[in-house]
Amino acid sequence: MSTESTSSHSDFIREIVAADRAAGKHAGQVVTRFPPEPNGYLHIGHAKSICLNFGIANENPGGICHLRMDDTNPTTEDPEYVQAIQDDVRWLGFDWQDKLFFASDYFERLYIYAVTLIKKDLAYVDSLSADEMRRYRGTLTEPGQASPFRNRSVDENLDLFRRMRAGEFPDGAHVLRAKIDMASPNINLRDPVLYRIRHVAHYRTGATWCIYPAYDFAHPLSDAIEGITHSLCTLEFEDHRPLYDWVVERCDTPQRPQQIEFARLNVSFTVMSKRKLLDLVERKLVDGWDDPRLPTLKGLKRRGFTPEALRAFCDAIGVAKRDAVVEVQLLEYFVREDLNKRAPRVMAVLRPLRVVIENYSEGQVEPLDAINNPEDPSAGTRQVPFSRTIYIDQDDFKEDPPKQFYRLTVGREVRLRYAYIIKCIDLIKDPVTGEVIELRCTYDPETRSGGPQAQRKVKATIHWVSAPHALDAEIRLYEGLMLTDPGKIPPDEDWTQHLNPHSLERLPDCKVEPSLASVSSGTRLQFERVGYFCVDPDSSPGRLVFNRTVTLKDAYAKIEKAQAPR
RNA sequence: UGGGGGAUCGUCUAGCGGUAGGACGCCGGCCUUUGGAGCCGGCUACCUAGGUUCGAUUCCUAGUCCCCCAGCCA
Repeated sequence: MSTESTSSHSDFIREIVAADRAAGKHAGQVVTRFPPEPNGYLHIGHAKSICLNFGIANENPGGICHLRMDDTNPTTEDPEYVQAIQDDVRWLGFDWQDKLFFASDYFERLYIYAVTLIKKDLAYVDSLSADEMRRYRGTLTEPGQASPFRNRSVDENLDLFRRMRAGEFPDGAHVLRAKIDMASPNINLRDPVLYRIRHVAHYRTGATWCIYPAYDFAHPLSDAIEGITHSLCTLEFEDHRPLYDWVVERCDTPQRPQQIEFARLNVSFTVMSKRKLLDLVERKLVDGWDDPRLPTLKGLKRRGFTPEALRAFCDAIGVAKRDAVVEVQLLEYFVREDLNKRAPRVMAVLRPLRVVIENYSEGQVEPLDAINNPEDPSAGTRQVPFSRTIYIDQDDFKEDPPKQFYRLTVGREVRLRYAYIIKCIDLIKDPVTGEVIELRCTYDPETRSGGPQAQRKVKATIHWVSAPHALDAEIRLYEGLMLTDPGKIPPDEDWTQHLNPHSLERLPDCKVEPSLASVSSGTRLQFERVGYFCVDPDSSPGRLVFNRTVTLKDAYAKIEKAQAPR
């Protein structure tokens, strides 16, 4: 496996794994697993878990990481998600070889384990309603009470459980429960439900089953069946661990996996809960699971994030047990770092302002050499056409420039990247709106790149596109979807009120250089001085569409912000 | 306040008894035909109080604060 898929740092889990190997535990084997439930799309929080589980497997000789669909609840699961999960894990850069598993494939074995438990008088069929069961469970401070059905005979339990499977009872009539301790201070041990009746077809097993195993039963046994050595999960399962161990022990499985918990990833201003993501998609607050504003892997991909950047991010955030909220800026840092090295530079004008260079001959066109990537000489050069009429960005001209604005204004010179130094001599306004609609400039022929005066210093260099050669494009700018940190929104509040109304801005009339005529979907580019962009799947040769992945760091924006009257 | 966890720069994270390191961020400077990139410098942290020790972020005790658990979800 490539070195990118392993971590450069250690953490408490890797230390445990290393110590276990050294001690010869699990016969020195390392088998991990990534166990998503196929009821939604993977997001960056899953990426942390994927990188951890596959990373650890890759780092240990002979190690392997299984991909397992934890599909024990037929009401929410769908093959659409199964496919998407596989695509996403692969896209992130990981390989489960032939170890793709489904908890639903273990239903028969799980059933047999349940029967074993019943025979040992460690499980019983309870006929309390869900409501009654809740009351019998007690509270955090008071012990629970035994169900009146807790002492059914083994034979009666066996019979009832068999008939549950046979479909003789309606949903909710009975459940199979572990017989542990109704007075346990750990509520998870107060006779947890092992099986429930659900007359619902499963997307894989169809109508074969009408009883389905609960997570606390299916998960440890699935791990054991697959020979998992280290079962990594998030903190909220910490007090399920005694139950996990109980199941594995009582079922006497050949393998005893070890559950280790770590803190889930939170990213500031980022919606991570499956429920909320589903909400956004279903209420059409965003445009599907791959909306570039979403932290789903599909969304991040469409936005232009690279798997390499995501992996570097996951490596940098570390693995620990304390609750943490990572700032989005760290994520952005890693995309910039990655794209800076690999994204070809091109020129694009987002909000065009027409510029006529009066002393440049009408009809003349010069092909100018432009560097594709200053960070990577092997990327070579290309030619961009220059002519009398060009577009520059409206941001690069100010009629009344504030202090520290180095760009164009009437009477000032500026360099056109890869071309000439021009001087603005006049401007034309719309007689009605008063808006500046055209700049009149002159150029200095001596200052062409490579020319005698090419080294002349001017305060700024701006990007441009030749008007007659420009390609039309739509450019989509994204900002954070949330105005508030999701973790800081009171639960009684409607969290969608904190959605950023400006999270998407479509610029339909952009101009890009002609070299982009046939870019294919997914291509990542840097628009010089603006940011990193990615060709959207909506794009076609006649209608280019770009997504802004992330802006470039912008020193002037900072000054502007500091000067802004507030 | 029943149980289970956790507290180190603004944010992540390292430190495993020898005197707090890294990254992001922020501030300043250099450089620059991207106000990009790069480079240099700076910034700020051990939850509190006791104790053990020559020495404690690390060990002990007592507090404080935060998170999780009362689904037939995972």
